Amino acid sequence: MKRTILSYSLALAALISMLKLLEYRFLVHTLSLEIYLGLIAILFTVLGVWVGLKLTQTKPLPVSQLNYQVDFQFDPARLEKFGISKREYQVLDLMARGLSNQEIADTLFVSLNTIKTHSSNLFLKLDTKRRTQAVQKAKELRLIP
Amino acid sequence: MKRTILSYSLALAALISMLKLLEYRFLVHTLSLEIYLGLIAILFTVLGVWVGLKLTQTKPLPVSQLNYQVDFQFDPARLEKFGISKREYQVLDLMARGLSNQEIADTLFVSLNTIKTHSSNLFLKLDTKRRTQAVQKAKELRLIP
DNA sequence: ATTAAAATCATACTTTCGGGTGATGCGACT
DNA sequence: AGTCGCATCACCCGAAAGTATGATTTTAAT
Repeated sequence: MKRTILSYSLALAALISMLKLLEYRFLVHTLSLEIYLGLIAILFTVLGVWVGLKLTQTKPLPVSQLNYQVDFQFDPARLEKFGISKREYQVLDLMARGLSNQEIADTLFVSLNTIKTHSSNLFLKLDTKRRTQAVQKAKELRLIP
Repeated sequence: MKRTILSYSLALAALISMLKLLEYRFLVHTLSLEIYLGLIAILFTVLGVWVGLKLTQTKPLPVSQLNYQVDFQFDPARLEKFGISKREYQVLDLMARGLSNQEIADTLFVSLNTIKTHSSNLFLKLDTKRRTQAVQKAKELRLIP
C-alpha cells in the first residue's frame, strides 16, 4: 500500500512537472489560460477517479443485472468454517455472477494469476474441481445468495 | 443516476468559475503560477476521488422478492421462448449442478462432442459466453431451480 | 517487534471449454 | 418425396481454466 501511494505521488509529481513544461509552451502560443486550467482540472479529476478506485479496490460488477435478493444473510462464521478469506469470498461472488477469471481480475484490480491462485484455493476449501461446482456448492451452503 | 451526474457536472462548473475568479486575485498578488496550478491539481484530484467513489457506490437492493427455489416450477413455455430443446435443457440442468462436459456426456451416454454442440447452442440461445454465465442467467429466468 | 496468515504475482504445464465447420440419421409435418 | 428441426458426432484450433511451485509483500495479531 505504501508502495502504491508512493508510485501515485511520483506519477502525480511527474504529471505536474510535465504540465509546467507544457504551460509555457501553451501560454506563448496565446492559448487562453482558462482553457488550459480547464484541461488541468479535467485531467486531474480523471486521475482522481482512477486513484479513488484503486485505493478502494472493491467494486462489484453488474454483467447481468436483474438482481433478485433472497433471504440470504451474509455470515462470516460460515465462511470461517471453510477457512475462506475475504478476498476469496469476493472472487467466489464474482464467479457466481458468471465472470471469467480475467474479468474478475479487472474488477478487483489484480492480475489474472492472482485470481487463479484464489480460485484454486477456493476449490480446495470447498472440495470442488470446477468453478461451476464451487458456485453450486457455495449456494447450497448459503455462502452466497 | 442521471441526476447525480448532472449535479456533479454543475458542481464542477461552479468550482471552475470560482477558480477563475480566484485566479486573477491570486495573480495580481503575485502568487506563483506553479503553486496555483498545484492547488488546482490537488483540488481536482480530491474532487475526482470523491466523484469516483460516489459513482461506484452500490446501492442496497430492495427487499422485494423473498423467494428463489421455493416457487420454481418447470415451464416448457419459458423454454420455448428461448428455443431450448429437451436435450439442451438436460445439459443445462447438469451444467448447473457443476458437471464437466465429459461428465455430462457420460451421464447422458453420448459423446463429448455432442455435449459441446449442445452447450454451444445453449450459449447462443441464452446469449452468454460461459457456462457459469449461462447457469446464472438460467436461474434468473427461472428456467432451472 | 515478531510472527502467522493473507494477498499478490510469476512461470510453466495440463486440461477443459468454446467456436467454427461440416456431416449423418431420424422422425414429423405437408 | 422433400424439408425441417433435432440429435448425434468428428476435427481443428485458440482461449480459458486449473495445477504446481515458489517467491515477495501486506496485514493483523500477539
